[in-house]
Amino acid sequence: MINHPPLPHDHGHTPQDLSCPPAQQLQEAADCFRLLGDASRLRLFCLLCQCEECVINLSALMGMSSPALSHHLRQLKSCGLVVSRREGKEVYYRAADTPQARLLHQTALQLAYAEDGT
Amino acid sequence: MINHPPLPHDHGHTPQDLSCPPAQQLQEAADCFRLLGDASRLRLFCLLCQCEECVINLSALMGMSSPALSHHLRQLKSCGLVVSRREGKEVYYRAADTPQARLLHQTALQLAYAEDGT
DNA sequence: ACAACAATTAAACATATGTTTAATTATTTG
DNA sequence: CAAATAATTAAACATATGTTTAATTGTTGT
Repeated sequence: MINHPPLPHDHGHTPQDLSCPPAQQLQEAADCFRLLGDASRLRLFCLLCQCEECVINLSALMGMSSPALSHHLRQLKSCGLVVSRREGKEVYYRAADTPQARLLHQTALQLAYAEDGT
Repeated sequence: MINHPPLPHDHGHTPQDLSCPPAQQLQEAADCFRLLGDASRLRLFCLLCQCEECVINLSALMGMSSPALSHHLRQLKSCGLVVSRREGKEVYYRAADTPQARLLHQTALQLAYAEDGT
């Protein structure tokens, strides 16, 4: 709980304690949201939640160049949303098997399909 | 379900049908994520999920100028995540009472506090 | 009508971001 | 070892974004 300083105006309907995640955790949550805030990357993430694929096939599926895709994959990986493994010449990517990844995937689907998610 | 064209490589472990929300709905979901992809805006949204406040008080709570705040509020409003009402000289903002807003708030808290959200 | 306060808008600016093109690294195969 | 394929990295570019400052609009009270 965060106890905020006195406010310029007192309208009598603001709780003295407003809970808010600490700055660092808030930033990490924001980083996850930001990654999925690009339609291409969100679609990529959704694909990677359903299959494991090499970069060339992902390029074809996404209609996007390999370098562009590599860039997005690295970002998703840096936040722990996807993982990769090399097999011969190819590197396979898939969504990470973590609570965060599952949560964000479900949230994305619920947002897109407008199902009630409460 | 989306039936994708043949891929450059056949590794034998990719489903022929990969479901993905239609472009427009995907874009709307991405827009919501993008809005919460900024730490300041995410914190603002969390505050507005707990109280209704005027811009000056939100400025004080956020440690941010009124114009900067107005800018963020307009974006959150344009996506339907917050609503406003004027009362005299002041305009009060609060989180929208919609499934999307509730879903995103819960997701943000779960991400930040690292609770298992599956 | 005028002054004071609240909020928004507009312009300007620096920074961040997504994509392209070209170059580089890694791995397999002839 | 050289050629071919897969992936990444680097440089360059245009565009988008967050914030500041200054100007404008809206509302209340004298």
